[in-house]
Amino acid sequence: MTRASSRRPGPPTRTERGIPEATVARLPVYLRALTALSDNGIATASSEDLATAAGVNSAKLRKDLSYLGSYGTRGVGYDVEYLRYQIAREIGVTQDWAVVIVGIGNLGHALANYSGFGTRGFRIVALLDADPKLVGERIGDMEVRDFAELEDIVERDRVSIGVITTPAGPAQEVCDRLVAAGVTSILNFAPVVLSVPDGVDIRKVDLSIELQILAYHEQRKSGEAALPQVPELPTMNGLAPELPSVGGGVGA
Amino acid sequence: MTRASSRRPGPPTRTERGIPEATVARLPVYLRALTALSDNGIATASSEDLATAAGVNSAKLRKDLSYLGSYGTRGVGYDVEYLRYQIAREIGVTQDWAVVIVGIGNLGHALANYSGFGTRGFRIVALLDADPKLVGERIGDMEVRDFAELEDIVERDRVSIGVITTPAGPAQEVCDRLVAAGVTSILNFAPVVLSVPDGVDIRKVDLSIELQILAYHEQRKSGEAALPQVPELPTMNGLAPELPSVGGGVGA
DNA sequence: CCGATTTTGTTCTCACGTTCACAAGCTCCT
DNA sequence: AGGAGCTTGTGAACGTGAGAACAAAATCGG
Repeated sequence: MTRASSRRPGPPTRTERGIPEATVARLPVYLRALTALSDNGIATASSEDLATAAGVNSAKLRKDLSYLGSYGTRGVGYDVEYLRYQIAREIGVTQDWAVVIVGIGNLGHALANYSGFGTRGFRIVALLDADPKLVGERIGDMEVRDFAELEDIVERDRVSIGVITTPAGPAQEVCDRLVAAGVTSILNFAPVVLSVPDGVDIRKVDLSIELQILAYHEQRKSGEAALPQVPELPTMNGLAPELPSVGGGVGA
Repeated sequence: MTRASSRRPGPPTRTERGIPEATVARLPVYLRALTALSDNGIATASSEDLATAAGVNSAKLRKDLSYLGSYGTRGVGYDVEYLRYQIAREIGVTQDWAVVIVGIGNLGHALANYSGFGTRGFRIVALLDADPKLVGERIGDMEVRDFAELEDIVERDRVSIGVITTPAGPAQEVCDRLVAAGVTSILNFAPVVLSVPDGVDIRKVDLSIELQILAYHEQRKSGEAALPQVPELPTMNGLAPELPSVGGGVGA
């Protein structure tokens, strides 16, 4: 997304180990589908089977896999275990990534407890919060530590991924501290746009945005012709005699 | 995403009230940026200002806004309140949407407490869980109710949006019940691909997928030339002498 | 009133992503 | 061995999205 890219504009040089971003975003889905098939004792699957399990169409799946190499067998399909390992390796979840979670409110709590998080490949090494009242609390087998310890922890445990679950207010500051400490990938749950220097990847998960996108489509469905018909305010300046107050969701 | 679309393939008919999906996904971001500007007492903003606040470039922002109509003033910029209202109306958050949350585990708890959820426009009308041990528990000013009451609640409160925060296992069944009850938009936090009939929109939020995408880029950065170099397993069948076990994250 | 300045709305071009369609390649049966 | 039947991998067509660039419209100063 916010990949700091130095993409060569010129020729159709596609060979440079470049997997399209859209494909990267689907690889984890394929990985999960393969794991499910494997758990069901299925050893071989066609692109059609896999595509169904992953919720995409088979042409797209085949093209996606073709970026990784030629791991299938024509006339047969894909060996589930083999492909699973290749995708896992490509994504990088064959090694362990150390993760810190900053901001142990409701959401931070939930993530700390979330076992599915412990999908092998990721290891939560610290839960941090600046609030002294929270520091020391035990969650599962971990203890909340002071945010001030961030730098030590990042260095000692080679942390490369940070998860921000603070309110919107402190999020940018937390982000800056993470980056300064050496974290180069950030997953942000706070409802703000964070700015980071080149070389740092950032992804955002935003509940209220997702809901609003659903609302948009929902409105289309129910309304269709019955849209509340533009209350077309005549002039632009000095408008708003009782504009319904509508928050954008910045509130922490 | 999984929009059941009856898009006319033929001519360049663009006028049919069709806002590109990519634009729809950004409107909530603009809405939030406008709200922030408004809270800071800023009455007018140029596309440049807005773009900065929203984390996009100004050309894209202007093009996005142009799909809604001509709400700016050349040489001046946009009236913050006016534009905010227009976007809110377009998205549909000027009206109230009733929401149910199904699955009151860690994440469900967190969402139930999440005040930023109460971004005007969305109203949680029920917290549901099938576990009798949870039913009756109070969370904030709400009480967890039995999943069996779903149909009644959906009908009585005109619920159109459902949030699934169950483990992967029961998610599809919960989804089917929601759809059968009349819910036409679903936000899914369970790590599975849900299938829904045409006409139902579904969006997915998946922590472990986001982490894996970050891991992929992270691997590129640190490794670059030092990639663990393909352990190219010689044949395909009968491979796997000790393949590192790598979960895809289906585990509930 | 006119020209300079600002900023929008839009057009054009290019890059990216998706889907189709089919040749290449593998297995199995006769 | 040879042909029938599948299924992959990919080339080509199509559609969507992004960004540069500019004409059109508004304000402001003289």
